Amino acid sequence: MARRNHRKLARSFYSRATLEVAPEMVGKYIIYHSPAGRLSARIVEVEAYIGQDDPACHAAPGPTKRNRVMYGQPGHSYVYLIYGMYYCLNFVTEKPGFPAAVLLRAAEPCERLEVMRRNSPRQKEEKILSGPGKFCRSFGLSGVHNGLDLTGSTLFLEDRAEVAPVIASSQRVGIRKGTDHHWRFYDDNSSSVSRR
DNA sequence: TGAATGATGCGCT
DNA sequence: GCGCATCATTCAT
Repeated sequence: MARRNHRKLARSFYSRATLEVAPEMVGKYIIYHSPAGRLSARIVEVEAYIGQDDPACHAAPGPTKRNRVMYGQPGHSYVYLIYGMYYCLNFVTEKPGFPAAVLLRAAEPCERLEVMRRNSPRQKEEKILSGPGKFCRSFGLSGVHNGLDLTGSTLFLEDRAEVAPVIASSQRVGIRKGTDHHWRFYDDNSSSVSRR
């Protein structure tokens, strides 16, 4: 059972401007009720992808089969395959019809580290969720988790009413276009951030 | 410690 | 065909 100060984030959290939501996600907890048990982690790094005018956003070409959940209700998961072998997990933001999302890039493991280790045997604890592909592999997330409602009980975020971390920002990682925006947000005190 | 590179599948032009 | 919101390995300093 969740403790009283562990509050699941409601749809109203996601249904806002992405540049408000993204930095607030750092320091929140992600919970996944997997077939192997309840996994959780503290988010330390995210990136915002905002609308058709953001050239790095998957919605830049307009609506397609792949990006369609970004156009739907906020508070859903957007999971896609990248480089033929890694999955990336995003959280859909803004109002329905406006395509935007926050990419989860890194986290610190909390519950069920042994399950994560089974999925990523060579990783040290502080690096096992350090990178968007590594996070999904260690958590056991893949394309079947695309479009999940984050107000449900399988996959969701929690506010644990801790002291908010100091947030740093930078250019987004691994993109060719849209590098003028500093839409990556991370906890500067965490050793689980993917890049310095 | 850092740069280069191969693995690998799919959406889009 | 091309180009990825990546990662692990290899080889160089």
